[in-house]
Amino acid sequence: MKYSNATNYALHTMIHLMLQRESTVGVQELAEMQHLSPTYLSKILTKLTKAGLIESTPGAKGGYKISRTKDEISFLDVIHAIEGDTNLFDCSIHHEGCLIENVMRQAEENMKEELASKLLIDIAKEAEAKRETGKLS
Amino acid sequence: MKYSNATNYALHTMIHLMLQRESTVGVQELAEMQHLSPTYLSKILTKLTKAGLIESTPGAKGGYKISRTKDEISFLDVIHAIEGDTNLFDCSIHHEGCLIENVMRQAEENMKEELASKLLIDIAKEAEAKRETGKLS
DNA sequence: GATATTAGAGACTCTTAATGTCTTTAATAT
DNA sequence: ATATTAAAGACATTAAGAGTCTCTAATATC
Ligand code: SF4
Ligand code: SF4
Repeated sequence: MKYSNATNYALHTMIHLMLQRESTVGVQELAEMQHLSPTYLSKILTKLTKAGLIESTPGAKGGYKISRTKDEISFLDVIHAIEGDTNLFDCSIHHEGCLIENVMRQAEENMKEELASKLLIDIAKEAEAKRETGKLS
Repeated sequence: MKYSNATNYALHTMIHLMLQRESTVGVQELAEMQHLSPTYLSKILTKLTKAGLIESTPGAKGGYKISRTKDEISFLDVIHAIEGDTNLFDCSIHHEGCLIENVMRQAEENMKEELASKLLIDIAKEAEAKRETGKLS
């Protein structure tokens, strides 16, 4: 019952890309920044690409950058791209109008609302303002 | 990123015990009701006991019943007893005043507030009213 | 067009946590 | 004493996450 490390890496990567919006950044640089192997991070980046949150260009001088079409990206968008759209509580039986599910779903919904209201760009700018780039603290 | 099955079993068990408040119920009956092995459910019940949510009496005519001292038990209480008190998002680094953690913690807090506000007894009574005991639907 | 560079895909291994079983021990009522 | 029941612990199984390695495809540059 914990968000995967991949989600953490994805969030850091996205915020970094937010602050580099003009230029493309290679997986090499992104991996070094987080002390990860490039091939592993590559899988995470591919998920983000498929979700339309970032754009990738292969070949020399290629790399990743924030999606042109999707400028307002929330925390929930990133989490959803990595974790998929499964529910926290997912009883396999699904009795019609289950009271337990109702409670759990509502609770999860409250969390998601909060995550959807927080935009990466705001956090990125706040972090930049603090001028301790890389630590986001 | 999902609540464990054990949490599901625990919730069902607790609601069942809520509706049997007078008498003690053995693990045998509780296990059959959910089609589980008694030994496995036993572990879950032990967790609930240690958390003070239910009381156990060994020996003949023994079994489990809702705690006398803790009458207002919330969904969060049960989840906490089973899943422990770990955070959904738990970066191992913990930079001081981390902005990402702030967002994630707040979101999780919103969920927990909802779960803490829902009492088992209310759901149990509602289920009983619907008269489809066992299905809670 | 050849070459260097970079993303993407897939097979594979390793680690960890959840799930579940079996056996033994301790407590209690009758 | 005996039957009954919870508790504890060792153990096996399964599933998911984390991570590596290799090969392929696309692109810029020369
Ligand atoms: S009542 Fe709800 S949680 Fe319980 S088994 Fe039916 S669907 Fe699942
Ligand atoms: S900035 Fe926050 S999330 Fe990122 S490494 Fe530091 S503590 Fe962890």
